[in-house]
Amino acid sequence: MSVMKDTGSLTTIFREQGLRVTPQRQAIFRLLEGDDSHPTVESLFDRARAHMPTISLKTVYQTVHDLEALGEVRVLDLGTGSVRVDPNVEDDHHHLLCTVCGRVRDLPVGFAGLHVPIRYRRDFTVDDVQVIFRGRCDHCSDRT
Amino acid sequence: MSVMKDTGSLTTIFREQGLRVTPQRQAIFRLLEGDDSHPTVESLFDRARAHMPTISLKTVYQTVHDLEALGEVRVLDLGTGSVRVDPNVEDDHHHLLCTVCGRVRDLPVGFAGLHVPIRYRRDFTVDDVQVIFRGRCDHCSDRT
DNA sequence: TTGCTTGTCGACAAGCGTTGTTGTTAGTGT
DNA sequence: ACACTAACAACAACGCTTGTCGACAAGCAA
Repeated sequence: MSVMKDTGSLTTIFREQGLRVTPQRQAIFRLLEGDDSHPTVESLFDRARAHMPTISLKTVYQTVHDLEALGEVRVLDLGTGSVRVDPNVEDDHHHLLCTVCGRVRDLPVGFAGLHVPIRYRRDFTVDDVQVIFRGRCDHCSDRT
Repeated sequence: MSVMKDTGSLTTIFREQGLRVTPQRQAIFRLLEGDDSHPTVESLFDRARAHMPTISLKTVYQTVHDLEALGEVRVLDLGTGSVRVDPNVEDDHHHLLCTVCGRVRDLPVGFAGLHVPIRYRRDFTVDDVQVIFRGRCDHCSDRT
C-alpha cells in the first residue's frame, strides 16, 4: 500500500510550481510521509507544533490545500466535522469509518459493481465516487 | 419512488413518542412531504418563514433531528458545507451530487457489488454505506 | 554576498453552519 | 379548564475554516 512521496520529492515539486519550501512546510511533509491515519488538520497542527511551537493552524491548512492542488494528497470530508488528509492518492480505495472512535481505514477495492445505470448517467457526468462504510472497529464494538 | 409519510401520520407518530405537534412542526412536515430536492436546513427555514415569519432556525434543526431519530428522514453530509434532509428512507439509494450547482439526485440502486472483502470485514462491523457520485449535471456541463 | 522581489508567515478576527441557554409560550392528557 | 412540561424565539456561543495584513524570509540575479 503506497503512501506518499518523500519530503525531497515534494520539495522539488513545490519549487517547480513556484511555491516556496519553508521549514513549516517541510515539517508537514515529514508528518504526512508514511502516515496512513487520515489525520485531521488540527492533529497535524498539534504534532507540528510539538517541534515548532510558533507554526500557525492557517499555515497547515494552506500547505494541505497546496498539496491537494498538486494532487499529492486528497482532502476528505467524511462528515465527522473536520476534514481529513489522505496521503494515499495512488490506489483507488474506499474508507471504513468507525463512528465511535473516528478512526479511518483504507479499503483497497476497485469500483467494480459501482456503475451508474445508463439511464441515470445520461444527463450526469460522474467525475468521482466516494464510498464511506460506517460502522465499528472491533476495539469499539467490544466495549458497549 | 416513495417519499415521505403524510403530515397526519407524522402527527400521530410524534404524539405516540410523547413529542408535541406544534404549528411550526406541522409546517415543516408539509414542506418535506413530496420534496425530493434534498433541501438544506437553511432552505427549509427560508420556506417555512415565508408563511410563518417568527419561526426560528433552531426549531427547524430540532424538528429535523427529531424526524431523524424516528427514522422518518435521513440527514446527509455530502461535504457541501451544510447537511441535507433526505425524506426518502424507504428505498436504498446512492446520491448524484452536482459539484457546480449542488443539486442532489437519488440513484435507486442496490448495494450489489459493494461488498467488503472478508479479510477487511473481519475486525469491522459495517452499519451503513454511503455512496456519493460527484460530477456535473448536464445543465452545468453545458455552460463551461 | 548583496539587495530586490514576491510569496509565505503568524496573529488576529471574521465567516459559516450548527448548537447551547433561557425565560416564556403553548400543546397535551386529565 | 387545569396543570404539567415540552417546545418556542431570541440570543449568544461553539468548532472548523478562511480572510486580512504587516513583517519576514526564500529565491534569484548580479
